[in-house]
Amino acid sequence: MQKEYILSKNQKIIFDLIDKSAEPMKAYAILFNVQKKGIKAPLQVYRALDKLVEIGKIHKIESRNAFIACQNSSCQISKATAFSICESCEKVSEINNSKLSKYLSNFEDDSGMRYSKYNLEFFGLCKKCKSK
Amino acid sequence: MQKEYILSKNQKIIFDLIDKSAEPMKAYAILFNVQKKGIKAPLQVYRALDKLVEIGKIHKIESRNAFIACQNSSCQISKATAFSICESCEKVSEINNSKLSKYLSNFEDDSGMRYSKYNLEFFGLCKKCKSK
DNA sequence: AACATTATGTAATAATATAACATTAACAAG
DNA sequence: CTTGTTAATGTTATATTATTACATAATGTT
Repeated sequence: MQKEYILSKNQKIIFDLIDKSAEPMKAYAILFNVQKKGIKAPLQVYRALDKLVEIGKIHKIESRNAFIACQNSSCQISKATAFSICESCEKVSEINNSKLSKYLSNFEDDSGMRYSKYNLEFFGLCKKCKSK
Repeated sequence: MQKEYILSKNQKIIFDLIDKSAEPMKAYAILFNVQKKGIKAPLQVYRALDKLVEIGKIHKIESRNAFIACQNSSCQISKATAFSICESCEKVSEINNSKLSKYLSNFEDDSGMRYSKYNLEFFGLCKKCKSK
């Protein structure tokens, strides 16, 4: 389970926005949305995003420079993330598959090295887009 | 095996530079390096990078916005990439592990969906940095 | 030769992210 | 209950990464 963490004012505003969004949100889209709440500068957004990523409330989709709320209550604090990304409609879902996460968390490379963290992004066409 | 592909002038200049580099290179570092060869504008670099990524000669390390030459002669044209990244010295290596690539290429999510492409980035400390 | 495709050149600008500095809030230790 | 510490905020400026738009040249195909 995620450790409870009390969000600060800006962190809460920004998390709530991302959490309500159906799609991943980009930093400047977030900025635009929260300006009416008094968050005026990019840095305020990026600082909140950094913290939210750090505590595992959100994840960054690296290939898209966008952020989504964690959908996975047992997420290992952003240390082990996997996403499916539709290359047509850009829908992103967090993959919550214990076999996959076990496999990757225990993965050793050919030199025997283990890793403390990973991020995996799968690409393809979602059901909707495939049937079009 | 990678399909042979004749690189254009700019593509070749930029590929050679990346290929010789020990570390992943960022676009503007590349630009700086190739200015003496007549490549003056960011777009010239990005166009070459796009093409090189498309044909699998280089890969983008998404979490670092940087590019490395493909180390894997049997790489499936950039459709299936895995990297290890040292969070201390930023050394990046391409992981060439057939069990891993088989596992991920055949992965089905819980809805049964298959993916045509993936990118995986592992993070940790490399041997050198661990022993420090 | 005509056409299509790919690559190039150039300028401007958009989008993403951080540095530097000052201030305030939250919280633990004595 | 105040001192010291850490985390969060506010603000300005700037650095970094990437694309749009438009014009031209090179290459490959029929």
